[in-house]
Amino acid sequence: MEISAKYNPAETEDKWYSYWLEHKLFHSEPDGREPYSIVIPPPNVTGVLHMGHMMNNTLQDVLVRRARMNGKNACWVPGTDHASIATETKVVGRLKERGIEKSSLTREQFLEEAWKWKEEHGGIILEQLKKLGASCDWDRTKFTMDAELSQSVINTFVYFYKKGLIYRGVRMVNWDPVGLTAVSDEEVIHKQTKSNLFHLRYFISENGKPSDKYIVIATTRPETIMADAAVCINPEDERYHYLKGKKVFIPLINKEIPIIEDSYVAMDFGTGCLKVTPAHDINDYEIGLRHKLPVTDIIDEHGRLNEKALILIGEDRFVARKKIVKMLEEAGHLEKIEDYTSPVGHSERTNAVIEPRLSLQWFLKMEALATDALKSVEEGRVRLIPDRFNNTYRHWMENVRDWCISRQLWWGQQIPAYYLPNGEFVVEATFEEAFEAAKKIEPNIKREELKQDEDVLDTWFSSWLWPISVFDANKPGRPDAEPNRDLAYYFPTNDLVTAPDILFFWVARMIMAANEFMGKEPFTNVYLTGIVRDKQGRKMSKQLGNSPDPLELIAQYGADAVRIGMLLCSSAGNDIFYDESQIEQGRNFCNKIWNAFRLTRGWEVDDSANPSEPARLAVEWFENTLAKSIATINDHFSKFRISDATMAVYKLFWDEFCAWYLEAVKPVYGEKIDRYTYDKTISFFDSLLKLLHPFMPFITEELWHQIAPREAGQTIMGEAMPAQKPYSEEIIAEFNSAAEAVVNIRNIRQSKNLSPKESLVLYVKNGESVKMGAIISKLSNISQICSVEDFAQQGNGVNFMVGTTEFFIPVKVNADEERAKILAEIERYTKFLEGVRKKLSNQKFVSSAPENVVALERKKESDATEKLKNLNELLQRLK
RNA sequence: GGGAGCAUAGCUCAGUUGGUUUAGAGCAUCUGCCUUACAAGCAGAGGGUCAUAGGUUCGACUCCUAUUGCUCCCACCA
Repeated sequence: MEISAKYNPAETEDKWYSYWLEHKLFHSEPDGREPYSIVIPPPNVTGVLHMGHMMNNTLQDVLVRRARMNGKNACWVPGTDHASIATETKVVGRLKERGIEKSSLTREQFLEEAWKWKEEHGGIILEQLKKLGASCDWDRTKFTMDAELSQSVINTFVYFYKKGLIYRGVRMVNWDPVGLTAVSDEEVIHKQTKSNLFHLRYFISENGKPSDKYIVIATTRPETIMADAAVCINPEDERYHYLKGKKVFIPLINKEIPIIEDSYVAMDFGTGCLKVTPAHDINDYEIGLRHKLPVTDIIDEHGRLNEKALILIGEDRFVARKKIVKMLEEAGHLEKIEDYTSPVGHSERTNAVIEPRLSLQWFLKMEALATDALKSVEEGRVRLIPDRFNNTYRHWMENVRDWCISRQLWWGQQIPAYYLPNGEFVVEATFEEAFEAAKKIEPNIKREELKQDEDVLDTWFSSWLWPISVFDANKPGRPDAEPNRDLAYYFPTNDLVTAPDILFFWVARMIMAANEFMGKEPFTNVYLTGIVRDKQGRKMSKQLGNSPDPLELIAQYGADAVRIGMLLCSSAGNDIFYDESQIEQGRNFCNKIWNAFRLTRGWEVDDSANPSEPARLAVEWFENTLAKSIATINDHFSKFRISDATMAVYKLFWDEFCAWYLEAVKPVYGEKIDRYTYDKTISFFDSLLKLLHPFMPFITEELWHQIAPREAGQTIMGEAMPAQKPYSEEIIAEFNSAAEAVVNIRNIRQSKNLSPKESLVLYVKNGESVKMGAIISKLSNISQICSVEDFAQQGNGVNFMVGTTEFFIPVKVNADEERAKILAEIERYTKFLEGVRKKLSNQKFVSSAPENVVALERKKESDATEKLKNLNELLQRLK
């Protein structure tokens, strides 16, 4: 049967994925084997696969498949994250398209819509992962808002509250006026933004009335002047000593405010006078606390001025800014406007400019948790790869602030705090328990009088439990509970593969939660991948439209090709510059494997024939080189050098196996292959497919089934990875010398226009042994290798050396050209020898360098001397 | 403003406690080949003052200092 010269992934991928699922090959249950577990970084439930996911999940799949073949009970737990703010924003948007405002719905109605959206779109991303070949245990798929996982979040909240680590307080938070929620410090992105520095005149009060004297303050936010509580100067600032104890008037609204002194004010910035607006700036808020200033909040949740602003009521903050500048100018309060660029906080999710806003929020005290989590890394129980992230990690852990865990959203776990009519509250896991607790405070309370907090918890407050809750949702919040069978077996997980930008959001917090509830770290190795960027170095993003659709790539090139393409260019922690040519390379590699198979498949076996000499030698060599490569690959994996491991397998297959081995054992056209060589070749192919399988699961499964008969239900996944074996460096070196001779001969053929079909005689100096001559003969079409006393008798020809062995091919040459070449060689070696001799004549070098280094230099000296001698003889002959 | 990291071939990167003949790989490039597994291929070749300047050392791509350029993280100078 004719097989296509091109590998067609579409024909195999779905077939094998179904096969794996059908035979439940990804499913894991605790047993007597050593466990190997990974929890997936749960993607946003309504998200779609992007290149970063491809990278990330390919790496995880490589690790999991390899562990499985290494005899571990491998379990990769998939799942999705409810991503409260992102999902809620999407749902709100979808409702808006249908003309429905969120505010017109009750909480229950909204959640119903959200769940509908989740059912429709949730899990698309998991289906996409299947296309990639991800060997997740789908029976264990979890969602951070599954009932039992939500319960574990609530239990955790109650636990920390009762432990005194969760508190409620008025704080200046980062308010997202579009998402209408507080966001954590980590969710604020500071961008350099062009704005203006407005210099405003505040008239000084005399007897309670504005005088004609004024001071100038500089501000970027003139729309907040109505909320000013004071003007502040540095007590050291002699320019303003005359202002001490005086008062000034806020322009436009003519409100009298005091001048206060605080060393926070920089004398050399702006005018040295700072307007203090406690409600709308975090620093001003702190100054306000120190000086007991009143707080006037003039901006509402949408970022509009409220009635307390007295003017421009209802205007958006940015519109108000333009208008008030005009009003100030008209009223003679505007001194000047300067261009100014400063960092402005933007919401990571909605990109709205963050408004510092005072509000009542829930916080988790972080200090103790962070101290322990820092130890986990510093004492080596968690290893970050690459380890340079240790510094970043430490910095964050040492400067951690309390975590604002409440969000003014509906999509998420509702905070289990229940308010009594008198304003007191109780925190309990269920309404019933809360009601009982409330009765102890207010014995006559009615059920309907007890109101649950409206807010939900930050998404990370559920995802930090992930490595525990996916196995046993009862455990978080209950450090004393017995872990169930799964948790006891799979926890702690082994490796975590994630992006460095969530090292703090997620990784650090998972360590904290696990330390608290499990008494140990949730994983041993954290492999931090790079961020996938386009060729111009831009982050892949939907907005830029520079992210290719991974599914289209898979359709076009095949999943194996995409995986290889990603792996080849991924070194840990370094950004990945995506280029489609990498995937083409992956596709070409699939094709190469496919064609190697086609070759072996076409062979007819002769059971009575003996192996040819080159075949025998090639088998012997490949056995050794395979063993050596396995050792190299294992070493790369132990250091998480996944791209190096990929490259090692790639070269082993393409260069060693195809370019050298198969060429050496290939029978002459029309002839059969002997049984021994054939069986060996198939067994090598089998080993190679196993080594390749973690990287390219589909083509390897397909070919593994084709190279030998298999029984139903059999899979390459269930096979043991080829084991590391001792190997002979000597045999490898001998083959390499033969290969070097082959390259030289091919080179001579090309430069002298000799057809590869024309066989040649190869001469070697008497007394020099040629190892693996049969390989040389076969691969460079040499009819005979002759030992001779002197090449001069053979007439014209070209010399070459492998090591110090001299070879000669008789061929017509241009004597001048040859001489020039030889002279160049002589010059090169002479210089080299000079350098070596200089080194060796240096007493200090000889006495202080280690013995082997000196010995090496002496060997260099003698080898180069020998080469020069040969070259000079050759030159003589040409004269 | 503080911190971290990077700088090696046209591109993407290795270079594992300073010594392994003349610094490696993949891709790309160039040359010759449609050689019955594969042109998505085969066979060859070229290409680097290891960012710059000093220093330590018998010896530096590797260690130190400074400079330049880039990246990321953190941060309250209005």
